[in-house]
Amino acid sequence: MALEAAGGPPEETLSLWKREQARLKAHVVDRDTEAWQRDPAFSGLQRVGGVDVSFVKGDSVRACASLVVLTFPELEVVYEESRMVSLTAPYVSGFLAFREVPFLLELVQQLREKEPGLMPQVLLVDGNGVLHHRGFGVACHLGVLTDLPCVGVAKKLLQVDGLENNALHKEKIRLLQTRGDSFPLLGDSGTVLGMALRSHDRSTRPLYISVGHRMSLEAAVRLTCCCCRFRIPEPVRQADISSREHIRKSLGLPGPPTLRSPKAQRPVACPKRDSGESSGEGQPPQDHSPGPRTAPRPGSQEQTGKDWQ
DNA sequence: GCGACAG
DNA sequence: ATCTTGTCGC
Repeated sequence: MALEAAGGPPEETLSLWKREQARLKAHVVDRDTEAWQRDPAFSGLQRVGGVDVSFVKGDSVRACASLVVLTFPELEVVYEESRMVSLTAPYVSGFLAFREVPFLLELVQQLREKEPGLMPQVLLVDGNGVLHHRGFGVACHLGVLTDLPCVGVAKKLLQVDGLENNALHKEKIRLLQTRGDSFPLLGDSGTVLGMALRSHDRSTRPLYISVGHRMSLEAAVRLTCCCCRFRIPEPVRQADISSREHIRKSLGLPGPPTLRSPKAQRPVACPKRDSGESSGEGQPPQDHSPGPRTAPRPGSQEQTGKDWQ
């Protein structure tokens, strides 16, 4: 009995959640509050954090929450914490935070206690910020509760406020030619909710960046781009890898022996300035260097031209 | 009834 | 979110 899984949470719960979102939304700061955010090279920024929650396959309760901290601009992992958790809230579009934030918050607080010196100056969050049904996505939620600058990094367009992944939208995506190209996501309400960003030269599918907390959209987009060795920004990608690996181990699965040492790779060159929009800007060919980098393992998540998922 | 649906 | 190897392209 009592399997509310079929119909999701009762209206009463959703109503409470909406009220909570509205209450916290008043605390969101959607502009730059730190000096480094306005610096063309982000000088002053030394640590970028990433969070993610991975799930156990056949289980709707067990999951693993991870927080990682990377140096900037090197993007080397200097902190990693993963924790198995028992999910309480179900996933409901528009209420992702109530499912994941409690655990992410715990991870941040644990870091604050045990390694305050490693506290990230900004968090990249898997999901949306103000690009949300009620303007308060998971990145805003975590940002307000931790009071850390946060950026929403979504892999799919959340179709709200008139935004649609239609032919016109796809056409705009097609015009994003190189890393750093982007276009604004203007909602019917007349507000720019976020930006579609081509984060990597070899990835067609854009990222949907939106303000989480204490950072302007412009800085958020610029920073995200500076964190991308692949399509998914390293902080989020590393958090994802960590949480999945943690799950494997906790399940006693036959994980790959110890095949992990990507060698420090050079940080991605940040698009200088003028990452305004469109493409076609004078971007001289830069592919002359024979990148001796470790072969980008195809099994990752980038360059997999599956646009239908 | 049909479509949409961050993670 | 999760299931998954190979495979096509630069």
